[in-house]
Amino acid sequence: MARKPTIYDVAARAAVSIATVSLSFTQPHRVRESTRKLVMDAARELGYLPSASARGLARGKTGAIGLFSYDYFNRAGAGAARVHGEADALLPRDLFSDDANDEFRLFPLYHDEVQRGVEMECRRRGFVLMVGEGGGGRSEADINDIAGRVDGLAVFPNTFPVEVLRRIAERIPVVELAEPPEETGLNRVSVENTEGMRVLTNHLIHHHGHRAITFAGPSGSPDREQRFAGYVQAMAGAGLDTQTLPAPGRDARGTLNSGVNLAEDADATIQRLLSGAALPDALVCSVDAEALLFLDALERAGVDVPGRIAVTGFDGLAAGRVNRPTLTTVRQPMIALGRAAASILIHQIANPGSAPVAQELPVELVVRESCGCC
Amino acid sequence: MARKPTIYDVAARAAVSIATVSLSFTQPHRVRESTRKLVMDAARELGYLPSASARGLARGKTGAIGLFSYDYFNRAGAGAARVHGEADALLPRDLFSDDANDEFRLFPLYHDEVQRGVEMECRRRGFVLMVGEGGGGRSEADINDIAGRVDGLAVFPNTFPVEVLRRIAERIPVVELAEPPEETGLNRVSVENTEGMRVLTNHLIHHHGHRAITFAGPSGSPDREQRFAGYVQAMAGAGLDTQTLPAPGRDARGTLNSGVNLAEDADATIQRLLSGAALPDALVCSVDAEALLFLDALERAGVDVPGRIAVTGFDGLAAGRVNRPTLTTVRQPMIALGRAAASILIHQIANPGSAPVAQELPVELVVRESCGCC
DNA sequence: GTGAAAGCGCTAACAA
DNA sequence: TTGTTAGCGCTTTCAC
Repeated sequence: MARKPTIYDVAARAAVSIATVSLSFTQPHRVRESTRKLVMDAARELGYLPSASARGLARGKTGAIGLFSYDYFNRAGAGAARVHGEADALLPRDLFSDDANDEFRLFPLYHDEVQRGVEMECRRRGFVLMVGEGGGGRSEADINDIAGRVDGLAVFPNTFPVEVLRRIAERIPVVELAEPPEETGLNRVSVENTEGMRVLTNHLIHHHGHRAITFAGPSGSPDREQRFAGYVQAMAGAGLDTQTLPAPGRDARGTLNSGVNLAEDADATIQRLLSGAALPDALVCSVDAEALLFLDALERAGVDVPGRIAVTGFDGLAAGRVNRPTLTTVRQPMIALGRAAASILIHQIANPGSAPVAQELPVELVVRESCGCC
Repeated sequence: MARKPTIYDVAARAAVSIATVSLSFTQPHRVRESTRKLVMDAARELGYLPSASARGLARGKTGAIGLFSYDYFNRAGAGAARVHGEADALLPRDLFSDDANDEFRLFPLYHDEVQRGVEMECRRRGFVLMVGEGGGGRSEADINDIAGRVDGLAVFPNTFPVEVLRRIAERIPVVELAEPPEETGLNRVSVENTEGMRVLTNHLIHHHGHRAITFAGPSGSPDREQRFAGYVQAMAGAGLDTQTLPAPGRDARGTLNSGVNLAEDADATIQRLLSGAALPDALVCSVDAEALLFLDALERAGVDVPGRIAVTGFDGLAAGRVNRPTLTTVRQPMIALGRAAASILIHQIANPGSAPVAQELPVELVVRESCGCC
């Protein structure tokens, strides 16, 4: 690995100026065919790669977009110790510990899908993607580090306070993912959470005739609260009482309770439910991953789904399709969400100063086994 | 969004030199408490973020690591048209088309897990991650673009020919993921594919007494071929004949057949199997995702698993755990794989010129329902 | 403990 | 069509 060849080395070897080398790469048509070939050959022989840093400095933009998400590993309490553990060794006994918490691994799926959408759009538009995670104990420097490297930044909820984002938004466009489309001065993309949950709840009420419908996980994020609102609307519309349950791993206020075993917590909740007066007709969960946990817990408890109780989710994770029973849910266009975010950023990068955008994408009711259909 | 404040603006506001500003950020202890506070306040008031480009240029490194994967979307034929479609509109009717191919969505899980491992390690060691995808029709410029932005590059298989990677490796450390640990001059991390599949096959032979065991998806990637080798070894050891089947969406030579519906293809394969003389005792698949597809196809065909035929996978995807029947598989430490790759890169970035590393991680047999255990 | 000044590798006027 | 040259914003000696 010798010294990295620079534009000067290429220029020297091709016996042209550095400007010509630069042009050959950035605007090939502006340089004569023969000299361009000369340059390209020299570059190839030298193994020249343009330095993105130098390019970025000179151009004033990096050509990269950032995607910042919260640190689900730390937050869920899994692997947190190891993350700050010793530096180098990868001990054999550690190998599977990250993989072990299977229930937990269902959660990142949402992020992955959204990220894929961002990736798709970036690629289509000639940007690269830089990913980072933080929040939950990390300092502002983490997000600033990423912010300093990109031309635009997309941020998942629950990462940093809006003031921090707003400060960044003074320099580069920022879009918040999955936040309600309110006027905060920041770009936002979200999905029709309220509407979706209303439709789902109405399906349970009117198609299945359920009356006692309990909602799990009403708080902890804007998504959850919007969905809860949709549930409340539907119940109110039918003159029914609402009932809530905390989500696995969270307390009644929605705060994540790091360190608890999600499956055990779901078991405990189900036991509490079973020891009550009567099982509700349906359990409406604010996210698929939690619905899947409850489904498992119900199976362990010997409760038939949807026979004795219906269970529904929200998200449309692939896992809900392979689960038995298959999960009735509301599918949100996760990839489209990511693409929309990237698209907004790229637009604003090209048109600085344009007004903040708030986009809300539609959702889709997916009726499967767990509600009693099919 | 005014002009981005630079180090000069901060220096001016704090009435110090730019050197002091720089020091305050990079080596706070080297500057007097009071002046540092002065600087930090000025920076905060101005909303100053150091430019990564300038920093990278001055330091000669970017502090970023790249992860390059192939374009699974294009390859699988899903969404390919849209990727090159019109630029801006995100039409309503398009919203769910990316999400629609659910079977397909099981595949990326492997990537996501590995990426998570890379992320974890990067974060722990103070690097950021840049992701890119390419291969399959993309030009060398794509990977070079990423390579020019990072200090080290991890690459998934089937992306670019080894010559391309080797050229990049002359400038920055490169590690190939999931390639056999042969001597190619490049760093490599992989898992014990052969060993793992041998153990799994032996479990079917000796624990379950199966004799007619068919292997699905023997070729198409080094991983597959190593796993097939393990199967062959176990069968030979027991004096049994081998039998193969193409994987869904692939031809007999393992080449991906873009555009075919994976579920339909699995159905067709199962029908062919059913119309044969006798169903094999077991179907050993080279990856979980395909085992899940076959499981679905078998259910649609009314064939009981594991009653009439056992099915196994390889990878340890979360999806295999929620599937019914749950999937017997070999779990590979995907997160550890990613971490190991990042770890190697970071080590070589700090110690340029160190000899290439070939690391092979152990796997773990996971016995569940689909083989007849439990 | 702080400042002055020389680059880092590239782009983009502007000249030629 | 090609070359000259001035930055881009930061780090890093080397003086002070």
